[in-house]
Amino acid sequence: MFLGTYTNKIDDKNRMAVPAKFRDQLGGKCMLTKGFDECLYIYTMEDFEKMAEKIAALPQSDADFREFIRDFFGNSELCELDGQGRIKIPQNLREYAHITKDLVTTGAMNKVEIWSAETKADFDLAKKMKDVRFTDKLREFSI
Amino acid sequence: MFLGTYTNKIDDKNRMAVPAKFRDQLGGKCMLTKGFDECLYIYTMEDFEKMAEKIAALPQSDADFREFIRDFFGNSELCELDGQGRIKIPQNLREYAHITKDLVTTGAMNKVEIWSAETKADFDLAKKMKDVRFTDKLREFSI
DNA sequence: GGAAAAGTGGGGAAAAGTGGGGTAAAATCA
DNA sequence: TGATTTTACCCCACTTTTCCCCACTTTTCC
Repeated sequence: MFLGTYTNKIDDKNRMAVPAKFRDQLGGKCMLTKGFDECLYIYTMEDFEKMAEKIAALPQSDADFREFIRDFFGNSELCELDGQGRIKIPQNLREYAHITKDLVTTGAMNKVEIWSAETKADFDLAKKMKDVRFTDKLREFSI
Repeated sequence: MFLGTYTNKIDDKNRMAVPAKFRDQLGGKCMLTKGFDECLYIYTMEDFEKMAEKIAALPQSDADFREFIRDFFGNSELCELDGQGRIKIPQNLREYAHITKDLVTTGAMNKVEIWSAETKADFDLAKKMKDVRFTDKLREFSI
């Protein structure tokens, strides 16, 4: 289970250090994909394959699905962690997530989300505006 | 069952001593999460996992659920107690709960609440103002 | 009052994060 | 095809953070 929030930077060689807490679960490599909400997802190999199977099984007869499938696989990348536990983020994914320098990395159960710090800040601000709905939701699942 | 109220401090290394009365029930580690009302919750591993399972089952296709999942897991942390029975409180959670120095820790049945002393004092003051209405509410629940 | 437990503070080694050099591989272009 | 530039990747080095351990103070309880 991926948990917690971390801040980190991408360097001039487009490398990002995967938070140490996440590395053991990934085991030296991971799948980097385009996420919803203008962020990137890191999946374990195993979870990516599960996801990929589900997506590949969508009906090809539907144009929307065809586009989604194309988009998903076209923006997925197998990343191997280097000696320092870093991955390289390719250009197409950097552009999608508006990644330039400062990042926020956050665990979200079965995946890790990578955000541009600015994008995340904007997103959080927007969330604040509708917090009432959100806390209602939390109440449903609280023990 | 977690009971009682304790005062304690967070040190320069962002460590807080878990009240000794709570340690046995936690068994060396606990889950620290964002709570309601600008405080933090400590859950036992077991209770947290129950919640996590429910939340993880929510559909990712719903934007509100994605936000909720991100907020919940991104603001949860597995904390291991050190030799002195302390846990480290990460930055994101300290900020959320306005934690700087003085804390109030209070047992709340199946969870422990951690408050900034100032926030708790403000909250208690506010509660005083509406205490009459509050007991009216309780009446609905036969308390 | 005294011993044990709890709470608090801090030193120091180890780990994590970050930056950059150098070489090999790949891509580009004439 | 060969020369040049760009990119990738393996290291090394430095800084910052984390965490384990020890020590002292305060509180609790007999």
